[in-house]
Amino acid sequence: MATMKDISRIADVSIATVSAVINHSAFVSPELTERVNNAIRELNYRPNAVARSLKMKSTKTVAAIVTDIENPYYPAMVKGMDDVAFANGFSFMLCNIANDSERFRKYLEVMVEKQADGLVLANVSRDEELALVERTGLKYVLLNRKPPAYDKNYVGINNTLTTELSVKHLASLGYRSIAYFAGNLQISTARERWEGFQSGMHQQGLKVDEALVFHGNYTSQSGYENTKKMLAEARRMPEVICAASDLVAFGAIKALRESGIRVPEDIAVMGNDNNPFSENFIVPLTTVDHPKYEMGKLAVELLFKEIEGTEQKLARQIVLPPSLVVRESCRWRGELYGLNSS
Amino acid sequence: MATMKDISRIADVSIATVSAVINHSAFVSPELTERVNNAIRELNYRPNAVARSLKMKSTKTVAAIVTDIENPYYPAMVKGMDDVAFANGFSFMLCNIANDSERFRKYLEVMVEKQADGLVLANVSRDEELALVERTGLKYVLLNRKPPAYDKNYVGINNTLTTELSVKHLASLGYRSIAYFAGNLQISTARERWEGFQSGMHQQGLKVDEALVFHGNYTSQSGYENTKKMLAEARRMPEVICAASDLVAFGAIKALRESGIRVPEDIAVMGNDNNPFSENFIVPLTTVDHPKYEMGKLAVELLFKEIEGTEQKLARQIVLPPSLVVRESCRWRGELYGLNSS
DNA sequence: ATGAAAGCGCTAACAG
DNA sequence: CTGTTAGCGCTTTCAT
Repeated sequence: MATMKDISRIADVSIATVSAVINHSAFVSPELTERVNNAIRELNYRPNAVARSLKMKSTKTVAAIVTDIENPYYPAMVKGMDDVAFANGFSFMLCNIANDSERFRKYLEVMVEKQADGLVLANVSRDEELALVERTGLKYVLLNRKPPAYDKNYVGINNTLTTELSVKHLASLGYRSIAYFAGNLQISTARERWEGFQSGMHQQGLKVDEALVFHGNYTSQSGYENTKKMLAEARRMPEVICAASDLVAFGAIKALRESGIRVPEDIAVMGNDNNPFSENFIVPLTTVDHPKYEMGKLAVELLFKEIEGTEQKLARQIVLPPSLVVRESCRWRGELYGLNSS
Repeated sequence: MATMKDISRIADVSIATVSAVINHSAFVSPELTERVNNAIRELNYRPNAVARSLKMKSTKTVAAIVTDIENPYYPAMVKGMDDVAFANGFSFMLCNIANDSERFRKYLEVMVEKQADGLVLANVSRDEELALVERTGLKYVLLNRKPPAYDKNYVGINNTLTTELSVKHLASLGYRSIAYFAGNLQISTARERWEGFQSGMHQQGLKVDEALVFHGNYTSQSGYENTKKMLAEARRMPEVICAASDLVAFGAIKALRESGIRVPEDIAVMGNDNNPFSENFIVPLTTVDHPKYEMGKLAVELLFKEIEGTEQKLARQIVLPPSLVVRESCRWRGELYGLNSS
């Protein structure tokens, strides 16, 4: 690889002049500029960003830490992040921790060694995780998840509202007996959705039936298994299952259908997050949309403000609103009013 | 950030000694080792990988260039790549070109400036693209797509076989009138699948009906539109649509159902690639599985061999086999034998 | 066994 | 306007 020294030799100018024409950092006479550019072309020269980074103390690189890129929730977010990183001349490192906390620590370490300019973390729900992040000394913003009392840079959606919205919609369709399939409550979004479900029920004057709440995680397998469990153990069946995520809803619908139970005729199902396939699922899923691409985009934009440090030192939290998406897995059942209500 | 110099000062040893204990690159007496390690702990020191990279001429970083991370074909591949990169102590940069050829050029440029140790390219189908890659001088391996006569490092699957397998399966179910919805023939995989369809038809003694082949791309929109077109224009309807990708099949099924045509009863549909949602699509899709995770994994493994240069200079091509996945979108129709055949 | 010093490729004073 | 030079933080001879 050619270096600036090579260029300066070929163009017969000083190395500082080469730097100046490349970075437009100082005025250089047309003649010299020309000679330098010719040499650059001749040698197919490209500046070495590693050397520049060392000097500048900035790598023009941001990293995203994500739990599982195979989860359909993330690709849109990642795209949003990469798009704005690219638009700002930054490179984008992807760290897929695959639900391995050891790997998370390791990635943090690598990112400080590699001198990433900033981090977007889509996996921190607990204070211990946050402490690890703080310890790196890197700039960062939290995406989607966050520890309970966290009040610094964050972008996410109003998860509490997602389930409140869901319950409200279900109530408006005439459903009264609503089961809830929760996510892993270690995860902040799962906690918030669960709280939203409860407050939503309360707002609608409905009672949450403990026998109809099932704990699990965001996977379709969890939805599947909890449905099987419900079918086997519950004394009374709900009119509708409100799932913590679309994947959970998928699993639930699958299990229901295997048992010959029709959706939504016998039991309806409501999702949460509007995964790209919900629209075309076996039964198109009524759910709540999360602006995933936007979230990723805003997270990196916020990170850049943080990096530039130009922004007021006040930390910013951006909480986007969810929106209801009505499809076919839940249907008007006004005609059954009063039938199943105690 | 603390540097080696700081450590050497605190530990009262030379900077070379610090380097030696950190890299275990030379014997250092227990006493000094101890002092150095204490200083490291005390200052929470982490080596600066940028400086090291400059000296070592290796960044321990690989990059993947991908057309569209939102396409469900890629997340599994990306995961495979990241997993082996991580396992080998490399960082992983993701470059999502979003079908923008200008962005592709730009990413290549950035990667040479950033001194990536290697590239995995999941988007090159044409010689002109390959030429751009070659010009970077970086080590690379092609993934999934490749230019016609390319014979160097590559990992992909036997695309021709995917459609031959499909046709064979369809023929065995009694289908004789088969429509083909092709991908963008600029893309190598689309070309190969299309060739496989033709040879498959030939092998089964079937004739490809030009009026029933539609050109498009790998998106569900393409499948949707071509189906509408077929429904509007084709003189005779096929018994089954063989789609170039699962997304295309999704679009086709959607259009068919909108027109009140039942799948598979009236017209069957066959996919290609086994996208994660095919199993639970409105009608579970019969398709051909591609080992995506494995492909990504092998690509980076091959890249590492290339980087180490230890491998024989013979370029290696790894072509994985596809496998049939029978679900519900195509069904035995022996009873109709001879009915629609000319 | 340990340290001094050169240099990776670049930027940015500072001189002239 | 252009060139000289001193580092950025690290690795690695080469002495001692």
